[in-house]
Amino acid sequence: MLEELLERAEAHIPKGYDPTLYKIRHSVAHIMAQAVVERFPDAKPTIGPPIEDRFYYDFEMSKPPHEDDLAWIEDRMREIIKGRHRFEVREVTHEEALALFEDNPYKIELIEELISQNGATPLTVYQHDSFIDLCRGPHLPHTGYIKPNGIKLLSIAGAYWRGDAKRTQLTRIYGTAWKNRTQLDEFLRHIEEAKARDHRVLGRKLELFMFSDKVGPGLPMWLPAGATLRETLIDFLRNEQLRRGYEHVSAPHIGHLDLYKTSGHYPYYSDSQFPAMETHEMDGYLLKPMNCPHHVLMYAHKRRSYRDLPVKLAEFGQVYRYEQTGELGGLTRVRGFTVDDGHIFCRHDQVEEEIRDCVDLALQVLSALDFKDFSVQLSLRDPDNHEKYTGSEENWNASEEAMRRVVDEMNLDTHEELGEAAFYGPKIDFKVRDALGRSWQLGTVQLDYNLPERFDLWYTGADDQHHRPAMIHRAPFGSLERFIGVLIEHCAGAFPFWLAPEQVRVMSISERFVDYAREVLDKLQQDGLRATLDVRSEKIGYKIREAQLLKIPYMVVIGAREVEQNHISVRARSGDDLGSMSMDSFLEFIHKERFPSMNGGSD
RNA sequence: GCCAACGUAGCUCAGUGGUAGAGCAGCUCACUCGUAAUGAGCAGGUCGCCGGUUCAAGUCCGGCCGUUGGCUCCA
Repeated sequence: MLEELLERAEAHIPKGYDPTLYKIRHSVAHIMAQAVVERFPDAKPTIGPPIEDRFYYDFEMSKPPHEDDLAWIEDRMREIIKGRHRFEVREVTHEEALALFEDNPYKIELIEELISQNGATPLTVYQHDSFIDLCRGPHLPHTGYIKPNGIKLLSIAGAYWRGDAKRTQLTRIYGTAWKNRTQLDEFLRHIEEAKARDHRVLGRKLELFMFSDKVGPGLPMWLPAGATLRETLIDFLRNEQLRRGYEHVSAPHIGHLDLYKTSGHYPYYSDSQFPAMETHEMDGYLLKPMNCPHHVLMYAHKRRSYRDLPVKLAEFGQVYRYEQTGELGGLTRVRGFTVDDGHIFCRHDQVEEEIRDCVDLALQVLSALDFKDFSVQLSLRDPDNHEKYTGSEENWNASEEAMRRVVDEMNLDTHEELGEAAFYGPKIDFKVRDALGRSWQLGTVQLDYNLPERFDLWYTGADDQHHRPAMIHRAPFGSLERFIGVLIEHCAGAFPFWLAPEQVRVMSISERFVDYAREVLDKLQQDGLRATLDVRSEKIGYKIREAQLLKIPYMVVIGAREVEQNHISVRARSGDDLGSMSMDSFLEFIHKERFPSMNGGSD
């Protein structure tokens, strides 16, 4: 019977999670709860699961713990661990459970929910030392399995009960626990290293972008180096889109409120919009939160024949969304950003092929920037809540099927996520992790039967009748800002040569070689390279160090030998001295790096 | 928006009631140098903003602004 209980508990460990670590963290969470309750007798424990690399426990408490409280709790946890207390599991009846936790409304709520879900199945409680908790397990046999120096409390945060902002805000304490001290130190070192590749830190060091209170939170300004990065990425994608039959358009940054009423975006999105501008006209104008309605109007500005389709309109369009203050962060969540937006208007029989092309483009973008570790999410409707979505059942089923077929055919390792679809249609989302392991949605492909309906779009078919086109929204980068933020962390600021804001820096060893250095710079620039000159009267080691910190791909050193042989000396940012060579051999050497690799996607 | 921490020179940070500090960056001068930091000197701050306590506030209290982490990988 005990065996069976333990076996059942083991089944709750998520796949891919080291079972020992899971049990350690789960057990340490209980131990922490015990220490917290000892320190704050009024604290009511709610839930405390292991999560990736760490664990947390949420409490209702009148006063959040202070830093010295955390230190006390951590010390007390080590004491408890040393007590080698057994984790005793036992089954309890519903009545027993309700009685055990009668003074804890959160546990009562959980118990009642479990009863209504699982009916007669008995609940389990785990007890160690003085602490007993409603818990499905699993846990370690006793606290002696935990290394006291393998645990650490990390931070305090507010968290809403059941994630619902309308309910009580609880105090969440995060901690981590590992099999031993070495593993813990490694984890902590990993966090420190991640900070060094944080795009906000690198953005400052490499002078890519800045923020200013005078402009406003979440409104990045691109400095010269960052702007170059942006423009280069835009050129890359624009060329690729031209190859794929897109036409580029451009729309204003504001639009009349009526536009967004027709599109259905207003007022449903009013929370995340900058307030409408007051004008002497009736309803005023809205800072555009998305480009779709503009592109829809451009599609509709003339009669379209079935022969014209697909019509593919693309724009690097600046949009503004009023994200909650607490959500803002660096470039990954901002209030003004550029969507590499594109809208495809096509016949229903073209939908699948067009989706495939969009996915192919998104994959090509990821591949050109060497993103290998991304996940593909197929975002579908919430099956229990179809009212949240617009459009016919028929269209939805067809859309979801079409998308599923595309990812299957393209052999993408995809996970389906219910309830994550847009209100107008299913999506294929590409997600990449940042330096801290947080996952961000970058590229997206979305199918939409709603906007064509709302704007009454049509084309003339072969039968001379009006037909409704389908619409695909897609953005391979997602937003330039977020993409660049994640990209900076991905390559730790060492951008591939074709993308590097500064590709080559020419530096003279002394003032005697300045003229020749200028000549070299001129040739590089004539060849279209982004090159600069450093002829300050500093030692060459100092100049190299600076260029190295800026992660400039190639450094060209000019001294007596080079002038004499009409050569240049080249050093790569990897630290490799590539030796002396002629200008032509250098240009030939870097030729293959000058353009993004085109072997992405399914070509 | 909510919880917590933080906000001092361009950057990284020290300074817990008694006349604002360091390193790096910057500027000036000297050095003319061979692959990750030459030396000396100078300059640089309404201590985020507003108010309060005090003989005295960067430091204590309150409000605001901003930044960072977190806000269902569900017993």
